[in-house]
Amino acid sequence: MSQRDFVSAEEVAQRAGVSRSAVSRAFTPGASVSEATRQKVLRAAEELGYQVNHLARGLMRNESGIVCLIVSDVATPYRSALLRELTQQLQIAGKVAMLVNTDRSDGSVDRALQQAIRYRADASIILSGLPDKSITQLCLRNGQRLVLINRDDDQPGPLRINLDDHEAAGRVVTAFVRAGCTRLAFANSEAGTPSLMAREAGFIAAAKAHGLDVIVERHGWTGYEAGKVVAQRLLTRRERPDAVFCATDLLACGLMDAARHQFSLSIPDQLCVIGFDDIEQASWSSYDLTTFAQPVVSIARQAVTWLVDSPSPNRLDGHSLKLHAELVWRGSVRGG
Amino acid sequence: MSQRDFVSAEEVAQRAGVSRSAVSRAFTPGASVSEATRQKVLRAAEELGYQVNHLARGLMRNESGIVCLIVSDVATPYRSALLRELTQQLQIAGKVAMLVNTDRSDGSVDRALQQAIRYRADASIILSGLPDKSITQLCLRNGQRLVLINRDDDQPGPLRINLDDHEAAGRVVTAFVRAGCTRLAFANSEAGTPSLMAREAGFIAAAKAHGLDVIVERHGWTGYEAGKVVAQRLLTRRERPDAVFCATDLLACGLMDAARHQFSLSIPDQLCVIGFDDIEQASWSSYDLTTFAQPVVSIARQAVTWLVDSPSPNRLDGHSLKLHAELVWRGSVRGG
DNA sequence: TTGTATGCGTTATCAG
DNA sequence: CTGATAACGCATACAA
Repeated sequence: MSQRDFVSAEEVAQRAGVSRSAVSRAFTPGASVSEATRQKVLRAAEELGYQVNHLARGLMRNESGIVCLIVSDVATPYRSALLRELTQQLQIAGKVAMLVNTDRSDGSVDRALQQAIRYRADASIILSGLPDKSITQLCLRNGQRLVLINRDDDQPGPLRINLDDHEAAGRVVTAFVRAGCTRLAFANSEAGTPSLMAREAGFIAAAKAHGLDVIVERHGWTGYEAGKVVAQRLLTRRERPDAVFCATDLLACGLMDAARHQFSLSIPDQLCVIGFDDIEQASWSSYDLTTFAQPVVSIARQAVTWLVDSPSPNRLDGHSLKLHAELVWRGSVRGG
Repeated sequence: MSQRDFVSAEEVAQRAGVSRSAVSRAFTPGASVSEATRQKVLRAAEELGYQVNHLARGLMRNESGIVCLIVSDVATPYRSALLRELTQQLQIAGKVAMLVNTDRSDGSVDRALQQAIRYRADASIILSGLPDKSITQLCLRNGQRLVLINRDDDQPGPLRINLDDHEAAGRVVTAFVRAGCTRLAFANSEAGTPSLMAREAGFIAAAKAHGLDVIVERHGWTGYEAGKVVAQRLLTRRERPDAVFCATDLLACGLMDAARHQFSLSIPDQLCVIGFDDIEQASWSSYDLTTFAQPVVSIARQAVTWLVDSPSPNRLDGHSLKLHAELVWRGSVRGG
């Protein structure tokens, strides 16, 4: 171990010729310090390279300033975009983000939340998976705020931010019908998360209202490769679909690539495609994909402001938020 | 503020019928506790939902377990892939990642490092920007380890992990020449980071050795759009290049899309392209891009093991590491 | 092996 | 407005 010799408030106090409480006050916004001593302290701190020890401060204040971000598949376009927005907003709000990676293994999210508790995180934002009810209660009981994004859980306490997946899927049918499509398909993964399944259910329901059937194919874990596999299955059918709604842009990219390069299909002439997420690649001219935009900035803002404003001192009941997914028209559907 | 009422070691001790130090020891690997009391403590802790307070532990041990990741453009494919790998490895090593977003503004990295100091991070890993020398010294002086990835700085102290950019660029020329290309071009951004410039310099030098000139175009900040702009400039020249080395895969994607969809060029028949990073999209069949793989896993492993193994108790001189970037052959160059 | 006492760097409380 | 003092929750040196 190295010479851990961080400079403490004590040393700053000595150099500035004041008491250590004066130093503390100088770094506490809204504390009662005369401007004169404040300046003395600040200068001494500057010279010594003093930085307030947030570990100790958190211990005292019962407020660490840490917000834990629990997420799997960080390297995925949509996830990383949301991550960027969240960290950004948190920083602006004076919080700091702690990133915990989860995998699909059992209890992975629970372990992440334990880590959050150990560091006395003021809040945890869960982007993937779903925690066990008991540990959720543990967090809540300890005054740790919880935000579930696109998790569609119904336990009370956490703030739950969701999209209007079901309704959005309905608008896809309208678009496809207007484009003259009649053989509809839905491309999904086997992840089976609530939002994914809501898109599927909404699509099927709306199609049925139009008197149309939907071919559903599911494969893998919502990635590009899965899209290729699904395309393989869908496009080799005797009754080849002329419109595919993909649960995810990543799936759509894989499907489009397979459709074009393996099946020599022209999009949107022979096949219309709509995705979901509006990842950056959706706007690349190789895809030019019509898709739903995840409102990442407003998701992040809602989450962060709720965390910071700590509105309910006694009863910390989060509410459920349903955000709107806007359809971004591009070239993968006829007659936009 | 809510009822912050985390359960403490004291309560666990009472319930288990032991002293509070026994509790502490039960949670300290390698402490001298009888298996009997350890079990008693663990059970009591389980029942109460006790989690060690890492804020307090960090205060005592002078070791927070926090590693600060300083990065801009988190949502970028290469960055997010590296981020995923780093967080993963850190977790395995028993550390936790603190994510600080930087922008291109002045002093952004310095502020991030201050945050790292405030939370007494055991180490900071810098993926973007370059800190001021004074603050670097401050970190080092405080025993905070520093890792610079692809920053190519020469100040002693931090561990510096770099790629063999210059040599790699040389191999590009070989590949292009073998493909029968004669009009070489280099697509770069205006970011001007050392690794980007090394690729440019290495390419030009190797080309000159073959008696070939290089057309260089730079624009924007290393993204897809910048690639499109550069393509515009490059492909409207009277002497149109027949081979382009792009400093980044993102640039390459933009350039390829422009080449194909705006200039109707066939790749690799009329234009050979090589990129750098091997982002996921490079393998998508719309691009099928020959490129250099960033050894993200070994970068992460090198960084993390160095941080954890704390090899030099007194003199914490990091060394410089030069990793190899392997060329991944795909279809964007003739005669792979 | 166990318990007791002390200190880590802060902030909050209370006199002055 | 300022300084002394008591927590915060934990780990460790020391004594038993």
